[in-house]
Amino acid sequence: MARDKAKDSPSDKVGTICRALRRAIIEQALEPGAKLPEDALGERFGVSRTIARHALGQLAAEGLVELRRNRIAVVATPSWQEARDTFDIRIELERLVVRQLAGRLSKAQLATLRAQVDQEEVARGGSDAVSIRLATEFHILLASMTESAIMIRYISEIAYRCCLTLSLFSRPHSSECAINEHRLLIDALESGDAEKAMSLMHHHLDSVAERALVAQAKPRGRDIMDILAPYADAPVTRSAVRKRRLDAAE
Amino acid sequence: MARDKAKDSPSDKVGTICRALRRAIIEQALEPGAKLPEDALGERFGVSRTIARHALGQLAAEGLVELRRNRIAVVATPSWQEARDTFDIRIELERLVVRQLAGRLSKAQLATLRAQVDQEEVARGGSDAVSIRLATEFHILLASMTESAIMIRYISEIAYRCCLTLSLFSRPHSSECAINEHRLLIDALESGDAEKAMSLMHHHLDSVAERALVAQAKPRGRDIMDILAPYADAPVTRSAVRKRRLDAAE
DNA sequence: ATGCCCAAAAGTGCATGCAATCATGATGCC
DNA sequence: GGCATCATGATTGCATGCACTTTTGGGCAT
Repeated sequence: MARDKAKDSPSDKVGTICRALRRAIIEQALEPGAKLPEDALGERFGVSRTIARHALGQLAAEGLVELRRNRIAVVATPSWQEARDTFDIRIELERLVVRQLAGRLSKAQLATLRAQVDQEEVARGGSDAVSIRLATEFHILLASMTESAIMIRYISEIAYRCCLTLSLFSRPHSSECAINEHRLLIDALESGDAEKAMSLMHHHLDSVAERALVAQAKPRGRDIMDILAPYADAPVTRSAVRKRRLDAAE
Repeated sequence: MARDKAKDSPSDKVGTICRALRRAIIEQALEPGAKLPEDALGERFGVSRTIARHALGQLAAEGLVELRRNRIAVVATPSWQEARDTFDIRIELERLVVRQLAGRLSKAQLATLRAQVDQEEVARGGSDAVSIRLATEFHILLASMTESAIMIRYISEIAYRCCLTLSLFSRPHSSECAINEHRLLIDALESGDAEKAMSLMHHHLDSVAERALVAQAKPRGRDIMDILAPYADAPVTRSAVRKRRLDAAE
């Protein structure tokens, strides 16, 4: 059953900070572009900058945080293309997951999965934050049932990154259909129909990606510089650029 | 064309150390289980322990290094099962790579790939270290042509981990056939036959994995504790265990 | 001799301090 | 008034120092 979190390598302080930040990001409390100063993190979690810094390094390695030399770290802002690439890989990996899992899940495991979906159902009326977190946890739960440490790690990473994408590109977050898709998937896994499960997963993720990415080249919000890029025809002075960037950041 | 190394986030000192260690690992200068004391690394690279430590953290996040609390970091020693899982994922991802690349490579890119294989050919008589490195670089080169940052990162990580596996489980490293398989793959990519390319890649990786992993449950070498595990029927005293572990480590 | 126990040595975990770099508001010039 | 320049505060980059844990080697009892 491997280690339960796979990424609290050094002590646990670093791991604690990472988990907290991941969760904050997944629930969109920290939006893409949000600043993460080492001091502030250190103070908040009662550790020194050294540890906060280390945690940021880990998250950067996962692609959740962007580290720029001598600049404050920020929550990553995946480009549209990166988001597309991420979903492509996610589809392949999750197809592999359900292929390995089809017909091999215990009753207890199936029950666990269904319990998770029930939770998603309960949270449907509530905040998007919780819905997104639960949906993401469903996929990670699935991955963890493969008991492949590396698969768990990759699926987790990618799922978190997809959450980032969702908060960047997607709107209100229509989770209604997703819940049903999760249910159908569990049924296919139970019946042992690998092909069907793979197909369901494929289309499930496709539709999530589509809701987020298709027909919407507009990154909506966050970085004004990106939004304005297509309009930037006239050359601007350096200070003007600097000012705009600041406005956008805060 | 994205950033060229994807993982020298903080400054470059950390990145430099990471690259050096990755290379040492890939060329089997550092075998699985090799100790990596922070002091030694810091002195060797002319930095403080802080930086060395950070680099180890990054490598641990990539799965190349194992960090145990209050213990000296060591080069990771993947279990047989982990190795199997890694290859499974690798196959899926590299199939995706060639699917995306088939028929879309420029003449220059094809030439680059063929040049790489030529190098492999040249190195055939030489040391295994170089052969393995070149073969690994071929796969990473292929991945980099997708221009998908995340794909490049994952393939690189996995390829490095597979090198670890090879140095653990595989013997002399029979690279002759691999070279030819690389050539055939390039041809398929050039002709635009995605299905064939995917199939070639699949079987190429399968055979690499098989040479490394099949018919050989014996981890050969490294950690005596693991080898002896099946024989450990009689309870042993604490000090005896401690001594054996030391012998194995050094 | 053999095995146990304890003290010195080695190594990690973490905070702090200082230099270097970036950010931002004030100043002066046009 | 608008724009470039510069000084000050904010923030990172990195090394060092100290406490704590593990390792190791030697002495003591058996």
